[in-house]
Amino acid sequence: MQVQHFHSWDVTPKEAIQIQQQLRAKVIPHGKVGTPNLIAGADVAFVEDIAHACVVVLSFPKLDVLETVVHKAKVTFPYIPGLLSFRETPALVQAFGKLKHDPDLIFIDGQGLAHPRAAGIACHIGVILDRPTIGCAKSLLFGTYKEPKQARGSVSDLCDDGGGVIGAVVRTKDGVQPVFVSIGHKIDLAQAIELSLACGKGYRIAEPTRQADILAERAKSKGGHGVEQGSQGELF
DNA sequence: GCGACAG
DNA sequence: ATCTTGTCGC
Repeated sequence: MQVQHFHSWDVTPKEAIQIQQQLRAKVIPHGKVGTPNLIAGADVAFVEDIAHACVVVLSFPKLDVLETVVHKAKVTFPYIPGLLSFRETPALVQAFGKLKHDPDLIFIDGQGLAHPRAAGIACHIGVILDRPTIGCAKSLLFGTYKEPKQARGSVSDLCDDGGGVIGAVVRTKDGVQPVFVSIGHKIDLAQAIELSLACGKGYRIAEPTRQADILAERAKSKGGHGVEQGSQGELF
């Protein structure tokens, strides 16, 4: 699929925060996705400073894997809570660029609007690829919530300090830790929650992300050692 | 100052 | 994220 960069990835943490504040205005926090035909999932595995960025495309609603791509790249930006996007997105967009299919929706392993600056990695990737995106994280970064009921399908609001709803805490499987769902780009929260549950295969993690996770784990151990090359994009 | 903190 | 053994429950 075609990829358009909006800024350089060679930035300092301070500059990264500035970029997120601008990104915030580019995010479209609503919209409906008709029944999707193709759904992508993305994940990154690391071997020291080498990222193995993986993207998988599944059919919907069958959830069969139709395509997988891997892009290896050296990473320099460190992991800093709130700035995860600057560590994982560069390699991921290169991987998305190798995709033959054009997904109707993308699941990202991380937060979307449920972020201190309302600009999590799901928003960032959604804006760059101009595709509906859902942030589906395994743990909390920002916000408060009340524990959802134990039954699969139970949902509770994730709120910011002012009480505004920034996402949802979703129980995707009976009695197991919930996942944190938030808007990434061009989709409303209600449908993000709906699709997160519709993409479940009996596991806590939605199938698109779970398959990307499996691919990343394999790429990390069975993958070669060379590092691929790719443009880092242009400046603003 | 202290505690929290996606992957 | 990654490291790393056993253990609880369906």
